[in-house]
Amino acid sequence: MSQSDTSDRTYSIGELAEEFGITSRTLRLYEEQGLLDPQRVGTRRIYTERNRVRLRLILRGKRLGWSLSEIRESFDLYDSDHGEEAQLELMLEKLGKRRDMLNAQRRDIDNALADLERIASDACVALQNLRSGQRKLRHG
Amino acid sequence: MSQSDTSDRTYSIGELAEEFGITSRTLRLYEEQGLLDPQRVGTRRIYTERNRVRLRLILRGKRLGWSLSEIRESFDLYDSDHGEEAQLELMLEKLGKRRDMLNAQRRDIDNALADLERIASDACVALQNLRSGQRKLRHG
DNA sequence: CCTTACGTTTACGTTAACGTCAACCACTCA
DNA sequence: TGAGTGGTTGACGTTAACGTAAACGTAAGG
Repeated sequence: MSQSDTSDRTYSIGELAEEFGITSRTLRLYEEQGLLDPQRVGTRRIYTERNRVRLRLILRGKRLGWSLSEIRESFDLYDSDHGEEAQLELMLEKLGKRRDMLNAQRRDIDNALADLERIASDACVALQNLRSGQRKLRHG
Repeated sequence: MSQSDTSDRTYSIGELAEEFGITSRTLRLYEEQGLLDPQRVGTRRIYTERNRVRLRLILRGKRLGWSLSEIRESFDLYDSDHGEEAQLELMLEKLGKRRDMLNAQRRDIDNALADLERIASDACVALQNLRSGQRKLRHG
């Protein structure tokens, strides 16, 4: 498992920015906030495949409405010591809370979807009625 | 169906704020942004049950990471004319987009939950190993 | 009558998450 | 060689979503 299990392609800041539809400024901000740590060649940032995966996770977090610090906390969770028993227990506890949060959010989404479908259904009926009314006018 | 189909209890701004764990300032902001329109007695705001339901929807939107203007748009969607055919069609189109967004968000959540469960499972195993190792030490 | 509690508007402060701009460096290609 | 192209670090600007504070009104209670 030398290093063949992971693509060693790298990306410049501009490439990554364009690919994900964000700006370089944003990537530098994420780095400043401890969300990313690209390698450097001289002063230039070099992003590995691993960095790219992280970025994907960051953007998913954003889509879920998380703040950058919440996202960082979720990374810290995973990256944490992982060695001592107390650490693992703490981690499991925090993971449980995250899971509860996500499940709650899922319920919110399901409710919103249900509301939305109800409204759409009503609108559909109203539209049908309108159109049938128009047919009557034309044919009467 | 005079008015018995809806509770006619009303709420002061302070009551509502405390109930939902927000501040009066926030309620006034939501009103200023067109998300709420409580009645007035003199200058004082009086919130009806209907307002309260709306507030619930606002907070659900916030939990889903929506901006106040996105939330307002979703209300405008429902409150819109509802009379002309073109309006209804536009509404259905927008509702479809919202549904797509919500479904995408749900997929994000499911993915996040899956990641999380995997990590938690790994941590559990590690914890078991640690503890069994400790037993060996004590009994060896 | 004075205080207390709650409300009002107006206005300025704050934080997060960027955008924008200046001044600079390094490579490359005509 | 010089004109782009793309990168770098500051530093300041901006927007949303509030917080906070000032100055005031009003009804209840001791």
